[in-house]
Amino acid sequence: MAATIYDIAREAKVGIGTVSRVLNNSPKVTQQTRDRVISVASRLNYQPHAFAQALARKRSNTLGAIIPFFTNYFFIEVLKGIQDALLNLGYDLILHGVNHRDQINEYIRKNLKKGRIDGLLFFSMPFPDTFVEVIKQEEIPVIVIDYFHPSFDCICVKNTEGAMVATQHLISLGHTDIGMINANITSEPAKDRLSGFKETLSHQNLQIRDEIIVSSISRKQDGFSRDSGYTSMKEILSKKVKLPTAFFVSSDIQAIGVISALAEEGIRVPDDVAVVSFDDIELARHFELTTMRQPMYDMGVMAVEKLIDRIKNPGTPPTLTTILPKLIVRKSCGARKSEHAEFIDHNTLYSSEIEK
Amino acid sequence: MAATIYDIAREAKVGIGTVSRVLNNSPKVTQQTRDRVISVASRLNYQPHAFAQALARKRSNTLGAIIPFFTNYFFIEVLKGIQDALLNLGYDLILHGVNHRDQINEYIRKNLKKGRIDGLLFFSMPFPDTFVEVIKQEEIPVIVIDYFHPSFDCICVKNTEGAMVATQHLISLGHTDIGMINANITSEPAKDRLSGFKETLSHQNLQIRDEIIVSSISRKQDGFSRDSGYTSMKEILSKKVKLPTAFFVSSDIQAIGVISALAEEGIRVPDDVAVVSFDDIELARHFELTTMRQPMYDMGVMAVEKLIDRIKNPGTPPTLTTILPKLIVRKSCGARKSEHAEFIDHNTLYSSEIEK
DNA sequence: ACTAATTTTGAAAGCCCTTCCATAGATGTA
DNA sequence: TACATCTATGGAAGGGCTTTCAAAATTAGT
Repeated sequence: MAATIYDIAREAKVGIGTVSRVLNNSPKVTQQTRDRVISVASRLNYQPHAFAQALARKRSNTLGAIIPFFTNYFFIEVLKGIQDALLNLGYDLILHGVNHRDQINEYIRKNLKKGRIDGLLFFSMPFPDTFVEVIKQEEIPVIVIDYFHPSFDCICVKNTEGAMVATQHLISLGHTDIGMINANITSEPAKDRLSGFKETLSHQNLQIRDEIIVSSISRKQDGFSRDSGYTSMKEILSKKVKLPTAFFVSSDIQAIGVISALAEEGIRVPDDVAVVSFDDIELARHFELTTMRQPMYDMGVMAVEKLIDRIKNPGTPPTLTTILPKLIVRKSCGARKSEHAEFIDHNTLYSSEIEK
Repeated sequence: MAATIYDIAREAKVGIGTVSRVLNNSPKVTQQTRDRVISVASRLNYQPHAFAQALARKRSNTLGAIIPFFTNYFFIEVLKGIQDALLNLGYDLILHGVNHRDQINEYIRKNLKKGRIDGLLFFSMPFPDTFVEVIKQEEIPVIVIDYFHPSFDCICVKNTEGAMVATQHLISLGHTDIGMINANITSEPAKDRLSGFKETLSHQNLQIRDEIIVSSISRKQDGFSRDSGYTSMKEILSKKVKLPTAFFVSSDIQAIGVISALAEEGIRVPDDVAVVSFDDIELARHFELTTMRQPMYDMGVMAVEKLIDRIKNPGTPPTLTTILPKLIVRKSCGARKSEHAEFIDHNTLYSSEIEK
């Protein structure tokens, strides 16, 4: 039914090789022949058969992405960036949303063999070591985003440093008693944010009160959710311990839950408790959250660019791109009361920068 | 590098046909041969080449999805449903996120030819009539979700009826002066929700005040966004007209913007103004929004199931599955003050039902 | 005008599978 | 034992493309 190059060749009275060359913009075709082929092709409404091309070319113009789906808002933004970047490049994206960690292996295995996908984007999860060897053998380009792995190109957010900036910001506002609401500690970003938080406190000789530091413990989810924030805060409240004057929360969406739990006890943010969180999702603006912005959309774009780059230049040693999240000061930290949110770049440390 | 069936055949001392049969679970192979082939295959770490399979089988075990990406929250949920449904079926998903309407045609054209994808999920946008003929000729199964097209299987939310239920709910709470904040009127759901709203008012002999009915007018976006809700409400407030006692808002995310705009003028929800919206995204619970729930996740699952069904049974006439959204009563409508949200099924009309 | 160098062209080979068809082998029947 | 019937198996064909290679056509050179 669908037209093939053979149909075009017949109608245009040329060989299939010539048709192929025209369609692939090979220079060695006369303008005359080219025009004839093109006109026949468009008359027949020809579309190349992607799979046949992939088979013959040994590459598919398709990228794979393995993304944890359970962490909504962050990935949507990243995905947008990926999509936009891909659009201009003519690559397709096969999306593998991971709900349970067990699925990772299966997806990787699926994507493994050369020719199937030209490259893999791997997000926010520990890359299974079992596959590192095979990936290298098969020479499949991989970019790991939001996680570090020494064997691959990585795009990492400086979570520890981000947490430090956030905590330091609270301290500089005069807070000396600060708690933290964290996501699931099995997640690397959560781990790093916690350590950045603690380190800053000890560095400033402030007390670390474990009873006001709570990590999510859900097994199925990574804890970057409103419910997780809400529950964690409730847990602290139920302990009846002395509340700190400020909380560092490991994500905006959790902060929304935290604020909600506090509100139910009549505790206002920022009047009674200051809050600084992480991510800067769209809603953060609405909630006037002071937060550490991760350039999510840009990370998506960057990931694609890096992957394409890696596809074109295999063999060079893996690179690490780190992104320092940027402090966005709004009202939840109590630093400003004005209606409209603004950035305050206290100094260079606070500004986002990309290191190669 | 990667092992092929020829490698397996050689090592197992059988023909390629037999290898293929084993791998495809054809019954006509001795257990003995089967075991031998399987053991060699797993020793060589064999993975079938998806594209070669697709080429030979004339189907790809891949589905395409064309989704407007600009409308976040709704589609994330739907996507989750799709992913989960797909996982068990062994299909891959190629995702095409549409940012501008112009991209639709390109994506469809890409997906068009038989063999490339086994079926197409098309979301929430008018299906371009230019392609209807070709799709039929090529016999590509298509499911249209959240939009109606007579030529394809459709899964539609009863927007008009949903709006009626929402409006009726406000009326039954005693409101007689009701406004509406709508998304972009170029979107079909927005159109339908508006007409359901108006119809209910006239049916109840209530006044329709055009100055308190605002639709988003952004050209680039569909208006289902927080900003859109915020701006629309601001617009009404700036007109200095008499505010109604209640608003029907065409989506939760807009409602959040609406509430925000109202709050800036010291107008409280639901105390001063009642709000009922549409969707029931995750955040609706947090905001205590009374809303018309669309079973987004289920719609994703359903879409996949319907598509698979259509792939297996081509030729049968297109079906229409309609979903009546369900009223979820929380606090924003002023009907209840309690802490915890609950459903109230006033009567059967209010409950979600699926008609075939 | 005739040969050499160059460019353009046609068609075969190959990518990795599935499927069909013919053959070899096994089983059953008289 | 001989013959028909079935079943398991090997391998060719085919799917639609790219790419290579050799042949044909063109251009240049003398």
